[in-house]
Amino acid sequence: MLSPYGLDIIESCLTCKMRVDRIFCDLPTADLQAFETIKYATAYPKGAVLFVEGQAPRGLFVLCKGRVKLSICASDGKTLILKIADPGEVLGLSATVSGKPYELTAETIDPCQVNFVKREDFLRFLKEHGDACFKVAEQLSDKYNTACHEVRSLGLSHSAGEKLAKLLLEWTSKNGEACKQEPRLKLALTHEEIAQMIGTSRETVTRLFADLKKRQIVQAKGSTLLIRNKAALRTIASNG
Amino acid sequence: MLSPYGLDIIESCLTCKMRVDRIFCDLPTADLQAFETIKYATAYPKGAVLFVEGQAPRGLFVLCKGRVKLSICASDGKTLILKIADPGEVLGLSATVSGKPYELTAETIDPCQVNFVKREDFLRFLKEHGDACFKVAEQLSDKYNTACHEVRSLGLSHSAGEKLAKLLLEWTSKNGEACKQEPRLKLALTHEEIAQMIGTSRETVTRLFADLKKRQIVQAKGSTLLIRNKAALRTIASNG
DNA sequence: CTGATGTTGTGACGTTCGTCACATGAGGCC
DNA sequence: GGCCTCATGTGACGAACGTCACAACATCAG
Repeated sequence: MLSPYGLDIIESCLTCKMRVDRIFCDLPTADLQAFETIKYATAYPKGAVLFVEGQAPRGLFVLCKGRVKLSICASDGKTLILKIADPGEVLGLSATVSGKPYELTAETIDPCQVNFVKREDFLRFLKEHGDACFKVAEQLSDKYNTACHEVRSLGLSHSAGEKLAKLLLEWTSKNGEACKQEPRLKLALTHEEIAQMIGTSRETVTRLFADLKKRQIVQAKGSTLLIRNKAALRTIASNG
Repeated sequence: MLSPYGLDIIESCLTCKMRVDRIFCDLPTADLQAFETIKYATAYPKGAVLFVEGQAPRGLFVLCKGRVKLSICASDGKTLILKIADPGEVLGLSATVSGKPYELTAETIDPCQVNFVKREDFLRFLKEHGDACFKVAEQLSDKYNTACHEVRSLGLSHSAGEKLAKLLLEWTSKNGEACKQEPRLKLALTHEEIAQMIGTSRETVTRLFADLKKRQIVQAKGSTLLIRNKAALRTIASNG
C-alpha cells in the first residue's frame, strides 16, 4: 500500500478503528456507505494548508490522522490560533454548509490523513440522509460552543496571566489528566504559538511561565510541564 | 384580541407577513404547519430574561417582534454583549440541538413576541422534517460565522478605538446605510452598553467618541450619529 | 567543531486603558 | 420649581503589557 509522508492510510471509514469514538464518523452503516462514495482520501505533509480564510468553500475535510492548526489572521500579519484540531474533527463544515467563505485558515502541523468531500457532493448527501444532517447540526453546535468559550476567554479576561492559566487547565482536561493531583502536559507548542492562542506577545508568555515556576505552581521537565498546584492555577484563571 | 405589553400578536407563522424575509421562518408550508403545532406564542415585557447562560436547555425561541440582548457574563459581574438580536432570529438553537447548557444569556430590551418550542418537540420535529434540519444547519453556520467575527474583533484588535470603529461600520452596513456617503445611525445603546460590546470601559467609550467628534469623523445630532468621514473610520478600524 | 537558525530569557521604556473621583446635563415625577 | 436618577464628560494616576534590544541556549547541517 502507498504510504506517503510516513502515514498508514486508513482506506475505508467503514473499517476504521476509531469509528466508534468519533462524532461525525459514527454514522449508521448505510449513511457511511454513501459517504464512502463521495469522499476522497488524501494525505498532506506537515505545514500544508488545507484552506485559507476568505476562500470560497470548496468542500469539507474530515481529519483522520495528525493535527491541524486553525487560525485567523489580521491584515498586519498578527495571528490568533483558535484551536489545534485532533483526529475525528470536521474542518470547513460551516463554510461548506452556508456557502460563505471559510472563516479560518487550516494548516497541518503533522503529516495528516484527510478525507475531502466536495461541497456539491456533500450538500446532495445531506439532502438524501436526514440522520447525517442532524449529525451536522450537532457538530456545528459544538463548534459554536467552542467559539463562545473563546469569546469568553478573550473578552472577559482581565489579564494575560488569566488567559494562560485557563489554557493550561483546558489542556489538562483534554489530556485526560484532569483527575490527577499533579497533571502532566506535553508542551507541543512554542511560546510564540501559545502567545498567539491567548492573544498576547511572546515575551509576555515567557515572563508568565517564569513567574509560575518561581511561585512553584508549575515545573518544567524538558518539554513536559508538571502542574504542581492546580488550585492556585484555578484561582489565577478565575479572577486574573 | 389580547395584546399584552402593547404588542400586536402575530397569530400564525403561515400568515406572518415577514415570512419571506426570514431564514428560519421561510420553510415549506407543510413543514411550517407541523411547526405551528409545537410552538407556543408568548409575549414578554422589556427586561425579561428568556434564558440564562449555564441553564440546561428547555428549548428554543424564535424572535418575532422586538429586540433581545445576548450576553455572556464573568463571575465578577463583567459583561460582554455579543449581539442585539432582531426579529426572525432563533435563540438558544445550538444548546437545544446539542443538549449542552445555554452559552449565553438572552434578555429582552423591548416588549417582545416570541415563539417558544420545547426541546423534545423540536428534536422530534427535526427527525421528521429533513428540510428543516438543513435550515437548522444553515442557521448554526451563520451563528458560528458571527462568533468568528467576534473572536476576530476581540482577539486581533490593537486598541479600543479600532474595535469601536469596527462596530460603527458594522452598524451602518446593517442599517442599509452602507452605500451612503455620510451614513446615519440611531444610537439606541448607552456608552456603558457599547463598552460592553467591545470589551472596554464606559469612560474609554466616552473619550473615544469625544475624540472622533473632535477630529470631525462623526457628528452627534441628539441620539443619531452622522458619519462624516467613513474613510477615516475604516482606517482606524483596520490598523488601530 | 563551526556557523546558521530558531527558541527562550531578561531589562528598559512608553502607551493604552482601567479605575477612582467628581462635575455637568437631561429627563421624569411630585 | 426642586429633587432624584441616569447618562455623559473629564482629570489624575498606576498597572499591565507591547515593543525593542540583546544575551543565552539548543539543534542541526556540513
